[in-house]
Amino acid sequence: MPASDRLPMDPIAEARRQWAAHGWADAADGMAAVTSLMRAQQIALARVEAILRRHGVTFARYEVLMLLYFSRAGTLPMATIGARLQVHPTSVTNAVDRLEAAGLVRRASHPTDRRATLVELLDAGRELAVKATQELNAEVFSAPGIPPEAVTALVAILTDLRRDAGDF
Amino acid sequence: MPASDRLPMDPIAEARRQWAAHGWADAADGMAAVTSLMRAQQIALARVEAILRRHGVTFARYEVLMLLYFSRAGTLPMATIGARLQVHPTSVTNAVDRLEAAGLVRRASHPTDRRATLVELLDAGRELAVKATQELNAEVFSAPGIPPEAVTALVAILTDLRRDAGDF
DNA sequence: GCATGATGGTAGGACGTCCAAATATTTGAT
DNA sequence: ATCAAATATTTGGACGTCCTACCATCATGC
Repeated sequence: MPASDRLPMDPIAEARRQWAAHGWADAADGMAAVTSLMRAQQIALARVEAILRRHGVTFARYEVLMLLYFSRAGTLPMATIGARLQVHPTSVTNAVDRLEAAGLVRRASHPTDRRATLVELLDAGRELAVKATQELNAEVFSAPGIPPEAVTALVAILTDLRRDAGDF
Repeated sequence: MPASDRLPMDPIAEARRQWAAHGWADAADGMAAVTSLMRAQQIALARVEAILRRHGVTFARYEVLMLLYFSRAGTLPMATIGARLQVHPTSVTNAVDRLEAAGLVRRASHPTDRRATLVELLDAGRELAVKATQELNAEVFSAPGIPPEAVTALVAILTDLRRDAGDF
């Protein structure tokens, strides 16, 4: 991270050049896009988690808390959480296990479907959600490090990509 | 992935709406950008790994192979690999362990620096790199699922982001 | 020279993600 | 009414990532 171990060249631009040099020019942009996406996600996640670490949660768990926070009753079935966050059911189980151990949510039985498990946001979880969001907003989301019009363009492009992939 | 479990609404657009409704409008775009980045990376990685799985490697290991493939001597020190791929040294150790176990690379001692370890691309690794790249190019990189101008714009934005984060 | 600090690599552990498989319950079709 | 298929969740395992800590070796300054 420190400026000291900055690379002299953009490694992805370098890979793009190699792709073209090996006769794969028509795939070079796509390769650069996918690789950039990987690295950008890593950077964004690191920034977010640096702040969430103060509160003892990860981004995955924070997302669960916010989903519950926005829900009318502060309660959602496991399956709904997985669908909205677009993650595997086992990832939800994992996150809820840890949130429950931290006293931020609790599991409850579903009133009508005995297969389902409800996750309920507890007061401590609600407080953490608000506080963490204020910090994330101030330190990351309001100042993402790229110009506002680039943020808008980025979201638009990625929304197309997600729609195309069948997310919604 | 199947169209059947498509959500009726874009969950990130929904979160954005909630952000605005809770008085966090100035951070809503940044939140949407970060969240989109997470999901887009997941989608892109899944596509790539679906193809690489045929060859028994992951994207992380494929990246190591390609770096060696592009190197003049087919050999690079561990530290150089970590720097170019922008990952932690332990991630390189992990990847090289598995590539070595699969007979795709081998570790060799550095001629002048006895602390360093060289990673050498073996013939099997070189063949896998070429074959996997041809498939990736044909099935993913040449057809990323978004228009060419969007790919260019995406790479430009993420390059700024990476530069701003101190990558190069 | 020689000590101090920097650099290169690995071990062990935490975490999130996915997959395959298992169990429980509900739905639907005959 | 019954039985097969679909749905909801969990368990166990693989993998990549990071972090902290540790050891070996190199480089620098005095």
